[in-house]
Amino acid sequence: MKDVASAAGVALKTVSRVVNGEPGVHPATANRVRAAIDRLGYSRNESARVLRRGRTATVGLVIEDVGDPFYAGLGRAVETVATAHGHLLLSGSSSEDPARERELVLTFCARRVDGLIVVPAGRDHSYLRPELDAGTPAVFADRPPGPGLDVDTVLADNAGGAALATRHLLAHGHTRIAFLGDDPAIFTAARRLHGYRTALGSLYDERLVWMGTPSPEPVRAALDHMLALDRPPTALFTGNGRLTVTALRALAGRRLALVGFDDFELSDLLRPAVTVIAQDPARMGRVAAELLFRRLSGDTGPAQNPILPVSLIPRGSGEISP
Amino acid sequence: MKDVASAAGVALKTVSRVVNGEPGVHPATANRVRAAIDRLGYSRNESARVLRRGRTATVGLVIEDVGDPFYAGLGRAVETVATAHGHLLLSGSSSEDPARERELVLTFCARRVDGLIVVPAGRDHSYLRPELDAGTPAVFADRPPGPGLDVDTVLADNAGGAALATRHLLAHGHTRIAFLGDDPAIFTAARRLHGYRTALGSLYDERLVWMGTPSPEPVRAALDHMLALDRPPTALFTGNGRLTVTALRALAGRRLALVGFDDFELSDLLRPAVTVIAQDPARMGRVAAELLFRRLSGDTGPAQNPILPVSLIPRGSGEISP
DNA sequence: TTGAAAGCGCTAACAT
DNA sequence: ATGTTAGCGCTTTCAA
Repeated sequence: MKDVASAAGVALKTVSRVVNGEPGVHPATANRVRAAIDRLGYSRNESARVLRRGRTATVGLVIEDVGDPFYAGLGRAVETVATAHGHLLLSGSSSEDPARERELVLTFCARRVDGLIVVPAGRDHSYLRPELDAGTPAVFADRPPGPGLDVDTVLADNAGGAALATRHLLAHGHTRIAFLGDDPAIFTAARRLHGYRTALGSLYDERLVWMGTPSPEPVRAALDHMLALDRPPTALFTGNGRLTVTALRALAGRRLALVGFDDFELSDLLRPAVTVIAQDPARMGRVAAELLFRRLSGDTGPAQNPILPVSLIPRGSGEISP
Repeated sequence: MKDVASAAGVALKTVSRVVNGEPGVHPATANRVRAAIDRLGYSRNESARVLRRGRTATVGLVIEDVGDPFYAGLGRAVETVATAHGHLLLSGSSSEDPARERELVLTFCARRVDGLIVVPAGRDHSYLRPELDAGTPAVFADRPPGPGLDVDTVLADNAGGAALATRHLLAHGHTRIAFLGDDPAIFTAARRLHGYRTALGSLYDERLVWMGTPSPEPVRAALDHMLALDRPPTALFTGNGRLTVTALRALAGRRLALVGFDDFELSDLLRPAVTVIAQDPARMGRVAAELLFRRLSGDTGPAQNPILPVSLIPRGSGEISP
């Protein structure tokens, strides 16, 4: 900037004015400055600008896995909103590891992101307290923060969706409905179990419930075990997209009614096509980002906690009779 | 940092030493400083550090769409390598728009990223020249840069993979093999057409080739048109994952042999299961990131241009006879 | 309309 | 082992 100034024969501040489009610069002067900028290939050093202004025009996004379709869709929506507000996106994957989540969040804070959007892996977010007090707003998405943190949170209607799926299978005559869910320590998994259990009422049978990490072998074993019971399940409700796919592979042709939580690409091309409870990851990302930017523009109202609706998409697999 | 220094009764520089783990600080002093840091909840301002040191420990990633599975997988691999090198990832989607690509790259440069990984949307990258000369290395992935830019580039063996697919269908007795490809302005699409055409030799018939944006209606129309020909195709080679899926939907049960470029989730669960030419997006991301970090650690050797192999995965759809 | 000076928070270079 | 000083490149404040 100094070089540009001397090349254009003006003071530093005048270059700064031109670069920032501030008013009160004579058009002729401005043109001279712009010419010098082009000639020298100057571009503003954002680091210095950030240091001086205290705002980075950057948003930090911590999700479970940047490569997972659900979170990738969420991230894309966040990016779109951030771009519209002239902000850049710094993103990282927690890999479902609370320590990594914390590290990412604190690294982002050290870089002075203006705000955070977090899909938490852990249940304790007291480490965020100082950052929040220091004025860095955070919005939680998909899962709530740990106790004691009163921040905006966008959740899907997990329990409602699970109940919807379960009632759908009940309505088609099933009374033995199995549930495969993710680790119950994960918020969404626990809520979905809750919805399933509530909808089932007295038909609930814990032998038809398996929860754990969705790798093929345990899922296959659990299914085999359930199908060997005296009164085996005639229907299956899977608690997330990965489990649906894993179960589909493990089932390999066995005729069981199936409803899965989360929609997935090609669900319509399978035979039978798969009935699902669909969430809208893009909407979740958009809502979270909009809440964040509302905070960034000064909103200090009480924390918002929108619950996003989910919908049942009947495609065939969920409409099979016992 | 100043506050920490006076709280601990030491000079600024001593705090700096402790924070950066520099040697030559008395353990007792260091402990006093650390106590002050904890008490005051101090965390280093990275913006200031960046300004002073000139390195941001940040890598910029420009891809077509953060939400696309192929690029999301590539991005995840880049993130892993960047994290291993203590770097953060700034990422953005170009949406196949050259202007947006340029804007993102230049924004990243203004933020002084240490290096760039770019999946280019445009064919002209002269705008990168000044940045490269200024010492910001760039690695291109999936597609090469425009003319005049001699930078590291990681590509897949597009032509080879297309030829492999075509020969596979020929070997199964097909002589009428159609090709659906992306817009030929896209590098990978052009290379795949080339491989297909080469493998087909004198059997090539331009009436069996359609290239364009893979939205459902045009693809359906093109297929209908081809199937109404005197000598209709008995096999189909689709030039990317989205086209494979689109074609599958348009085909809806018609018995045509099919090989698709790009593997996709659930390809094994369709009936027939889909034979594909598989790329490895994670490997592409990893190789690109490793090339970048080699440059960042001072390698000034000639530009590298690795071609990643692809492989044919026979699953059924490609082994159907005419 | 333009400019001079101070300083954002840190680290490098050079004392002590 | 610890401290002092200068300055990274910009914006803010105040003055001309």
